[in-house]
Amino acid sequence: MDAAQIDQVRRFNRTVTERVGVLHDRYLGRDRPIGEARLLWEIGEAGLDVRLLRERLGLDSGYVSRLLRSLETDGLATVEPQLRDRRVRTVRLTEKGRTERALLDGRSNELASSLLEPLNTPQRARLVAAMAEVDRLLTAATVTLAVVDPDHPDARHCLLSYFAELRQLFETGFDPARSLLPDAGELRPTRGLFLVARLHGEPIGCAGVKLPPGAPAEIKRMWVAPQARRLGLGRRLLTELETRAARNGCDTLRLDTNKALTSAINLYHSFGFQEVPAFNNEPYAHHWFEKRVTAPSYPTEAA
Amino acid sequence: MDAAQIDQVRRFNRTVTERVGVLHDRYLGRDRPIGEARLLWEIGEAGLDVRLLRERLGLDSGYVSRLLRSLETDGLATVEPQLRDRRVRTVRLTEKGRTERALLDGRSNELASSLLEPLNTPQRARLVAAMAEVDRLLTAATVTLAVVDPDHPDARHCLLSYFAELRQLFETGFDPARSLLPDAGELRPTRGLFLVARLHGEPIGCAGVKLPPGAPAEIKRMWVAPQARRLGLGRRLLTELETRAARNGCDTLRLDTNKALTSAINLYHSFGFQEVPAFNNEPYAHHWFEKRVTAPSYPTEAA
DNA sequence: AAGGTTCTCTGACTAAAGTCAGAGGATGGA
DNA sequence: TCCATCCTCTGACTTTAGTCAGAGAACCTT
Repeated sequence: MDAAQIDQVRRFNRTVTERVGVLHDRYLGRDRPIGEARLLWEIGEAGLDVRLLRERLGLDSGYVSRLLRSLETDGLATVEPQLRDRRVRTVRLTEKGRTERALLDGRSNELASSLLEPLNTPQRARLVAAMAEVDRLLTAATVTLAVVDPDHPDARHCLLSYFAELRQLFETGFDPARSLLPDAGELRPTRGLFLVARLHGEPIGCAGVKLPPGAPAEIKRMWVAPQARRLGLGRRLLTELETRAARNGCDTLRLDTNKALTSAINLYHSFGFQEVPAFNNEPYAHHWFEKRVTAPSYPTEAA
Repeated sequence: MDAAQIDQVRRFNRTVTERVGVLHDRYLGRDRPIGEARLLWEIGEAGLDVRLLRERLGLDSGYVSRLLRSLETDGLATVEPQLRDRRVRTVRLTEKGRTERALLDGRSNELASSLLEPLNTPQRARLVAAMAEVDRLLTAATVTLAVVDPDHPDARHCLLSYFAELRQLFETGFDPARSLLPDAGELRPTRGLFLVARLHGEPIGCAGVKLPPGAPAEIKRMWVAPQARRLGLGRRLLTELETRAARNGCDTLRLDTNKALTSAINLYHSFGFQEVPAFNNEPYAHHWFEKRVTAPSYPTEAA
């Protein structure tokens, strides 16, 4: 990797941790240990099951229990057994707890303001824009791709969201039963594979490919969650599928798509797909694409 | 301040501390407590006086002493009295210490790489560019302005650097004695004032203004250190002087400058100065500028 | 109804990261 | 020379932020 880029990233890390870190301590770390503050924050207005809380913060159960006890004795939260399963307990903020949380929220705002405050208007606009870009790209870099079984809950979640979206977008609606959907077996190794993209453990996109021996590979069910768009994830999924297909000896990729999916169509074009005549009779398709795959000699782009 | 901007800053803080923080721990926090690692880092290749070390890291003397003892017993550093003042002690890394430090350095590089790794080439370029912008503007926001006496060591440091630079830049060289420099008294309240800009405590720029009662204020000795340019600091100094002059009842600003100082001339133009005929016989000046100052009703731009 | 599992809690620890109050040697100035 | 000051170190504490090993209640399956 480019050494100048690495230097810049390190300089960025230094400046940001120093500046944001110092201010963070000054504003937020005033009167309450960070552990408690994080809890207070994560519990939220609505309350939360203790085990969820533990999972989200990645903390030991004993430790969380003690922190909760401390919030309780300070009168900031109440912990009560859940109704349906009395092993699980639910934390809720008291009125006082909500006030305390609002205070933290205010401090976070002060912190943000104090970063912008010494700058003039155009500088502020530029800083905020650059922060948005960093935020977006770091988020993109946090997304992980994994091969999963098409019956995995995360895969199902993506597919259901995908179908729901197609139903909305297609002029004719969408009925999975009428479409040429591969059965799950075709997207399982060795007949194919299915990728799920995750952000912080949440599934936010998917793509499958059928790998019939001696025939073109066919990309199916590519979807990216609305909140995860514009992160280059579609391209990343395609790259990963192409690499894996090529590794499997495949030399041609195919796919079909509906005219309503304009941004997908743009992606296929810019990714090197050429429009070709219909190669199947998928009732929902208006466009058919094909791409010759080069030899699988280039490096994989991450997992 | 704009609420959308504040939201973006907070989102940025969250993403960055999460992503960089998690990786930071994973890469750097492996085998050595952070305290020791910070020391190891800060001591540097050349060695350092203990009190400087303490000052830079902002740590208690007892604590640093203990950390040093621990580095010594691990054979990573040696602590010896300074020659000229045997109260002061100097830390130096041993060979082993230097190796350990290089290891930390390598880890920092890995950390930076791992942030870029999942991205494709154009995304990397965009992320690095945005990081550079954030870095630059956060640095700009960290600069503080303070009114100091022109005899203060930081002021003198700036002035000496300023003269040295003029000597280099002016075709004719520069001899302070030949120039119409105000004596220090004219840049002291209430006859005027002198600002020093500092970054992490280091003086990196200055500007003075004479405030003769009933006459135009005159800006003098504006300088920004080479490493602190392109941060909008010149403009910030001018804004601050203008505000203070206006608060002092002054309605016109004046200044003279040399033709070699092209970026300063551009700044004066874009800041609303108009070129006017010579109003003094400064031997080193080629351009004279004037600006009408509006009423002092607008908000101050920070300190 | 029994036995295994899940969830939370308590007790007993540990390590890190400091803080505070001197002690004691070295130095500088009167 | 003597005294105040500077710099570093030591001893005695404290607070955070955990970890680990059960105990005990609730639940689920068979």
